[in-house]
Amino acid sequence: MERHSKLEVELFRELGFIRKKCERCGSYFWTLDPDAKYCGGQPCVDYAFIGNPPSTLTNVDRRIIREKFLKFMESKGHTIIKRYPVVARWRDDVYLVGASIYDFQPWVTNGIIPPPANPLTISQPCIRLTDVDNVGRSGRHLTEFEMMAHHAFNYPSKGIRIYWMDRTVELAFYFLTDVLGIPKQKIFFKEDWWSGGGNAGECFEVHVDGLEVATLVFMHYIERNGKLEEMGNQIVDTGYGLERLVWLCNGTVTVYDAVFPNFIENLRKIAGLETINLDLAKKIFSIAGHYDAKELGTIKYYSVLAKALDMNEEELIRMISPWESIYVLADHSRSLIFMLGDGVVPSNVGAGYLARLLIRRAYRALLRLGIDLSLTDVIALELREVLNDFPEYRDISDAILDIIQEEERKYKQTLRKGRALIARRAKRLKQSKKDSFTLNELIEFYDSHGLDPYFVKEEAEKYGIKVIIPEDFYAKLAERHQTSQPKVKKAKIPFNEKFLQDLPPTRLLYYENPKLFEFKARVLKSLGRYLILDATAFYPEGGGQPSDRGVLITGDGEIIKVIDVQKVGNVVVHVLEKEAAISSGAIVVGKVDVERRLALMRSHTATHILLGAAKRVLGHHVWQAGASKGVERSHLDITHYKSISRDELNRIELLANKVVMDNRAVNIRIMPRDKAESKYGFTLYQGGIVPGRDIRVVEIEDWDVQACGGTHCERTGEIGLIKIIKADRIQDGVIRLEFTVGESAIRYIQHEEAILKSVAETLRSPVDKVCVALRKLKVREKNLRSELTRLKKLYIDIMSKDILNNALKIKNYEVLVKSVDLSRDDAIMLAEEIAKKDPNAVVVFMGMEHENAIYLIVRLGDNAMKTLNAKEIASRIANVIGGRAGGSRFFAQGGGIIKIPINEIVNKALDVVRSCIATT
RNA sequence: GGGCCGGUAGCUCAGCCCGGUAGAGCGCUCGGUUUGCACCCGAGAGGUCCCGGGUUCAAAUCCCGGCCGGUCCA
Repeated sequence: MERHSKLEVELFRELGFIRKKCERCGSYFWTLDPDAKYCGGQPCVDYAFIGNPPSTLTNVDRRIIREKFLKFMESKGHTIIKRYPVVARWRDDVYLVGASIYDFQPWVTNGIIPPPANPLTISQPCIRLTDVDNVGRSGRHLTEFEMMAHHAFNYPSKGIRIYWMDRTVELAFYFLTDVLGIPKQKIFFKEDWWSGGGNAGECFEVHVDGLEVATLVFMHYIERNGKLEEMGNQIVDTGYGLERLVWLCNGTVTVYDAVFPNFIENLRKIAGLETINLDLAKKIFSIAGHYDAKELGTIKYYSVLAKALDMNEEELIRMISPWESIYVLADHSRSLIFMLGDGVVPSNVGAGYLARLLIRRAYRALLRLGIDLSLTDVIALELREVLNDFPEYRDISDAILDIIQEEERKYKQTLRKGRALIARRAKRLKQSKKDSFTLNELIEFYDSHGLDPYFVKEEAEKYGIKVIIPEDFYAKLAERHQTSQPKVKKAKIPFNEKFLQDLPPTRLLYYENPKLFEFKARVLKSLGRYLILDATAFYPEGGGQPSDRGVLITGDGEIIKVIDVQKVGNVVVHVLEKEAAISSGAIVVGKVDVERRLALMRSHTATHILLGAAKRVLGHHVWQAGASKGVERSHLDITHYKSISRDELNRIELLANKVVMDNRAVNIRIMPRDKAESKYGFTLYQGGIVPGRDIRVVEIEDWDVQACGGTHCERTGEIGLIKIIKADRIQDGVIRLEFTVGESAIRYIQHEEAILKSVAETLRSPVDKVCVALRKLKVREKNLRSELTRLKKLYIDIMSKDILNNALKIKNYEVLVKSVDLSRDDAIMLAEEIAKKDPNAVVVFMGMEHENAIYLIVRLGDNAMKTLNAKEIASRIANVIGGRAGGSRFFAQGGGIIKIPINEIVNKALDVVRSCIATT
């Protein structure tokens, strides 16, 4: 591996760049400055541009720099490409786009599909949460940024060579000098090595005045088992930090001041803050930039910073904390607008959780700032700015704000509950004479209740409870989380690759004619229950649509059932009911189960229609989050941020059925991926990733367009009927619509109707009056119950008097030992009443618990309990009958398995009572 | 996808560890006090202890399974 071989390009020779070794970090770098000692990047050198920007352009914003960059690259032969969403729906390895190259991974970078243009240039909004703790503190970290790039994809094996290192460095250099007017002496190229996502290559980091403004990566290796292999393709992967360039040109203290000037000024005024003291701010951030708040932890971060600045820590916090909050709000607001705008719905799982995390961080920043605005208001402020450059978010603006409002409400609820919980726990602590929460409790508060330790500390102190937050709190927390192992997906067909080797792709007759249900085909290979044909009309499982079933008829007329069909690569494998030795080359006839397939086609087309209806009723934030089509029942999971109302559900159902009634055409076309994407946008990818150069586009006329490999009806009318059965919230932010179509839908409705009719008959009420009848019945039942209770009390009153009259007087005690024909609960009530009436009562009741068990109750009156012990009496009786008992001094109960007649037990119980009384 | 926490009166929750008569505060109804309201005093109504199974003489409580909600992490 030749990692640090010298990287020299034409431009360096032409202009006389010198290669030097940094005296601090030891990296090699190229510069025009003969006196340069250091590589030109932090931490080896300090920022030199703050208050003194090197560019001839000043007062620039994102739009100006973005346009200048794209126009410059266009003038140098690049095609400008529209940005991709920040949600990486075309990939299953990441949630969010973290770099411009993500747009082209994996199919363009590995050469399977051509890039949309070559070379191309783009400004791609990216989200990275890795440094979220440093946002607002370091002065340079952002969670959302635009990566401007020019990419060239060289595929030497196909004879495609665009440009490589020489041209790349030249483009970077002349953009910085000719377009931004940066003096050439200030530009440093540091040699480095880049690797990620299984690829690697040499790179240049481009530094100006201490700030890294671009990285030029030359990707041409594949990392496999720790070794580097040439991948054949050579990909120029550049990244220019738009925000960094805006910062550089403006020379403000932080990047935030450069890119969010209006937002920051607005919030500053609302918070009533003085404008920041520039000299001090410069000092603070030039030092803060060196520290990593994430690694230090918040507490230590401030004390280290205060020491370095020679300032009082509290004063420092008081001064910079509001600014931190404003910066965090600026950054997080923008991130959230992009995430929500591109279809993330907050959730407890997946990308949605990342959005919730940001919302909660932003809300806490807002609380610290202590201004009278809701988070929704704050996001609305930033949204105004974003809309100038990204007008495509106009349609979804209301949904974004609505989502934020809903999340804000939820978080407030969490905090409100948290406060109450902390108060209760604090009181309990005080009762047990303790005065601080343990680490375990802090972890529980955070992990189980979403309360960060600083919040707990603040709340607990109101009750005089101390909270000590360990510096490594989050590390300790991480220790407790077990690392979970991702499940490995099992292949449905346990084939080794050899079996399928050298087989040509199966001809897919179901695409050529979706209503071809009988066909002839030649057997290519047969192994046990697995059979491969040269062509098939059997649809293999895929895209949430189960496989077809049916039969194969051999030349001998043998009929073999097909129980499953799977696609492995480009080959369709039929799974037969039993092993069948069919020789290669034989001709068989395949018959697809028509009813089943038609039902699945209806379900599949209905899924697309429902999604379109849900979007129209609920809003543009709705995406498909999964789907499964069945013969009887199907479901469609959609993203939505609150529970769905009955009315909304009805509207979706009605709208969907109107589309069915319209009998719209379902058009299916194979299109080049890039053409389809630019025509229909990324809403194509509802069902997730669809690999390949060409994609199959299923369009329901003026309603819905998706990339989809399933079989569909030719017209929507074939569906007949779509009936939504229920809507379940399967996780936060995802709602599952269960539905049934066609014949099954009719049967479902008939079934429901039958149930209703039978209920009506049972109630002896007309169908439309069942609710009234039922309500009446419930009222009557309730009245009867209270009547029963009243009568019971009356009965107990009478019984108690009667029983007391027959009491056995021993010493001062009124002894009542009886077997009763009452339930345990009623016997207790009766005993209770007797004890109330006569303080000298000693009540012992026995009754049948169930078939062979008896219960036992001992209740003492107020006087009797002074000298006798109910628990003791009960225990001794229980002992006699071989059971156990427990309770208090005046009330005890127990029981056992019956072994002797109950009369004898009563006699023995009386003996026990006598002997207990004897000892008093 | 995994971990943790929770589900008891209309609401907020206690009781669960250690099985033995289901509780508190607020709200509600009635009565008293008051010019009236709030407060206050007294009385009362209100429960599928989430569901199912198991252990036990006995389960809100212990065990297993499920459903629902919350939360943290990938």
